[in-house]
Order: sequence, then structure tokens, then C-alpha cells
Amino acid sequence: MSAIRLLVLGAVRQHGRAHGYQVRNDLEYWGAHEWSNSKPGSIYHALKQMAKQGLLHAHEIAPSTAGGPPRTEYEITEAGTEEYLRLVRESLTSYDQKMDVKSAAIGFIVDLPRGEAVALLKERIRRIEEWRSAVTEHYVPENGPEQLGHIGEIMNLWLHTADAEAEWTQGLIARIEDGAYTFAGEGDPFVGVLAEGEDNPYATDERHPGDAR
Amino acid sequence: MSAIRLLVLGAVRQHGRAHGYQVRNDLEYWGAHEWSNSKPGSIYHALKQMAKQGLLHAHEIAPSTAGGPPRTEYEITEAGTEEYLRLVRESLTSYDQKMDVKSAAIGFIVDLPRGEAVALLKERIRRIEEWRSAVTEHYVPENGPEQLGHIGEIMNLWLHTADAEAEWTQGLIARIEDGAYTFAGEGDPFVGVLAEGEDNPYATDERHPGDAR
DNA sequence: CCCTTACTAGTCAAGCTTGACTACCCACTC
DNA sequence: GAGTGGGTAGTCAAGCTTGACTAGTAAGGG
Repeated sequence: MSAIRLLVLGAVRQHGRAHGYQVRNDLEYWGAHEWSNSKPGSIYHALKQMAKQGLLHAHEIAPSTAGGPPRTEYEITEAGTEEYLRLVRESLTSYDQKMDVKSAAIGFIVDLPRGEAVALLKERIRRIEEWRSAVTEHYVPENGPEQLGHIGEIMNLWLHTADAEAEWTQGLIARIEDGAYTFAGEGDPFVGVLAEGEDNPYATDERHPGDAR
Repeated sequence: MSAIRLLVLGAVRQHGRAHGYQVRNDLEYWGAHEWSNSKPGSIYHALKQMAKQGLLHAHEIAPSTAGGPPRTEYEITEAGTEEYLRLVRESLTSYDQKMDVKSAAIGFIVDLPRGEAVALLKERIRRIEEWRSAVTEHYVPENGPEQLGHIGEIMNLWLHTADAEAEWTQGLIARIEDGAYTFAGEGDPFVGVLAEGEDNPYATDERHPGDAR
């Protein structure tokens, strides 16, 4: 599963009501174009698809307020909110994961209650360790790992990566338990979207004028 | 770019001549179904596409030797070999990379001369560090990273991951410089494919009988 | 000798991703 | 007042990925 659905659902949800171009700008604001497949085409496709599936509700809207063609605005439905929370939870726990899904989930972690976030992260560590021992047991031949030749380096890489990730997760759990950040039900949520007309402070030099890169 | 082309080219090349099902079994032997998108459909699609592009040469072949429908055998062309080496080099150096591309490249690293392998890995480290400082400079707001709220944890994750990877790469360079493994032009290459009829020692419990999982 | 099971070797449609392209309007210059 | 540069908002075709499905043969059991 890719991160695009989670990102788009999350963006629409934080806006309340948003059109595609707005979502696109949010994702850029979050830096998502650097670490996930959030090209315009994917975003618009995801919006349409999720509207068809009832996760979003599409309003047909008259011409743009700021020049350009008319736009479609979307609102998240109840089913969409459920799916959103399901995706956040799943992405936080399940290991195997691509960076993009993980990153997106961290971005939305504060939509869960603090206790649940910690529990999910602990579950993630448990799964990493489970995976780790499965791999070492299953993939190390009897005559020692040397028998695999340089192929053994791939396993080495996996294990190294898994360990680094477990370590980072551990750190995050500690910070959250120490009271960092504002979670669901703890007051004003952190707002991570651009208001209409606001400029992206992290603007990459490449804006998207006609998108000819 | 996904890893599938590199994996398929590499598999065909190591066989000399191979049909799709054989490639599919090799990738499973390498464990690639666990860490890359090497589903049957992707493999057959990649074979056809690369044949169309002249990277592979397709022989139409009579019925199977072991029951089942007729099969098409492929051989790598000169253009294919060039593309293969280009992909190995690019995948070893370029950072940003998904795990699957990286893993595939490690699997084929011994097709390069030892000196070049080391040089490419050093270039990889240089790029990781370059990326690292670009990110820290660009994405840390003036008023300190706290201003980002929990979003800062995403950056934290990236940096942690990058550091872990640089460290692992460093270790690999050391092992290679110490004479580990057999590289191009150093004698019998390590063979990582299954001969016809040979059984996969790392067989996952799930074989693929009709593929209905 | 028939029938089930299992393996061989793939195809296919639906969905997803990508890069290039379009169309519109505004602000500005010349 | 005509042209042009750039931002707004999105479409589209080509390619890629996925999961389900097909079809053929061989081996073994009853």
C-alpha cells in the first residue's frame, strides 16, 4: 500500500473542505513530494477514486476564486474518517513498510490519543523484533552466513535498517511518554496546512508553473 | 525507479537464457518477493517490455519440458547488458532510494570490478551526507525545530535512517577493501540462480500452486 | 483407469503512477 | 491594447503493479 491515500485523506480532513490544488500544495508544504509519490496525477486520481468509494464527498464548484479553471472541492465522509484512522493505526504498527507510509503516519499520529499512539509504537517494535528473528532463523544457512557470499550483505542491510528503526521508534516513544506534542483530546491540535493564499515557507525553488520540469 | 527491471535483467543474465517462470523462481530464491514488487505480473510485464525495447531477445519456444503451457525464453542483448550495468551503478550511488533498489544492487555488486564498487559506495556516502546537510539547512526553521511540532519527527526519522545507512555502507566498504567476496575478473563468480529442477532451499511455505493465496 | 492434487507457465482487467500537456485568467510591459 | 509570463487547476495516455484467473500435464491414490 502506498502513502498517497493516507496523505490525501489527512489533508482534506485538516482543511475540512479542500480542492485538489490545495491538497497538492499541502503535500508540498509537508515535503511529501520528496519522500512519497505525491505527483499531481496521483493526487487527483486518489481524490476521484476515494470519492467513488464514498470516502470523500465531491462538490461541483463554479470557477476558481483566483483565476484558472473551475475546481472540485472535497469533504471527508464518515466512512472516510474511519478509513483514515484505520490507515494511521495500520501504518504505525505494521513493519515491512516503505519510508513514505511511515512518514505519513508520523505526520498524523497526533490524531490518536496519546496512550494509543504509544501502544501502537510498542506493537511496531514488537513486530520489528519478530521479523528480525524470523529472518535470522530462516535465512541463515547451517554452514554459517559466509556460505551466502555477498548475498549475505543484503540480509545484513535489512537487519541494520531494522535495528536503526527500532532504536528510533524507542526514542519517539520516550519523547511521547515524556509529554511531548499535543495529542487528540489534549487541546488545540497542531495545524499543518496552508491557508488559502498563504505562501509555502519551505518552497522548493521549483514551483510548478505549468509543471514543465 | 523500481527494482524490477534490474532484478529481471540480472536474473536473465546469470542464466544466459531463461524463461519467465525461471526468473520468477530465482527472485523467490533471492527472497525478492519479500522486499520488492516481484509479483508474477510485474516480472512478465518487465520481460515483454524490455524485449520490445531491445534489452532482451525473445525466442518463441515449443511446449514446456516439464508439463505446462509453452514458454518464451529470453536472452540478454548487448544493449541489455549495458543497461544492466548502468542500473547497478546508478542504484549503488544514488541516494533517496527505496530499499528494494538498494538490495537488488547489492546482489549484483560483484559484477563490477572491486575498485569501482568501492568508489561507487564512497560516492553513495558522499551523497547521503550532501542530502543530510541540505535537509537540515533547508527544513529547520529559524526559531528552532520545535516550531515544527511533531512534524519534526519525520525529519528526525529521515536523518536517523540516513545515518544508519551511511554507517552500514561504511562497514561494507571496509569489508570489500579487506578482500571479501569475489568481484568481476577475480575468478569464478558467485552463482545465485537455481538450476532447472533444483529446489529452493529457502522455500517459503507458500509455494505457488495456481497462486490463489 | 479415472480423478484429484499439485506444479508449470502464463494471461488479464482493474487500479495506480508518471510526465507531459491544456486551458484559463491576471498582471505587466511595450 | 496586444502580447507575454506566470500562477491556478486540472486532464490524459502510457506505462507499471496487483490479485485473480486459466490451461496444460504429470504423479499418485483408490
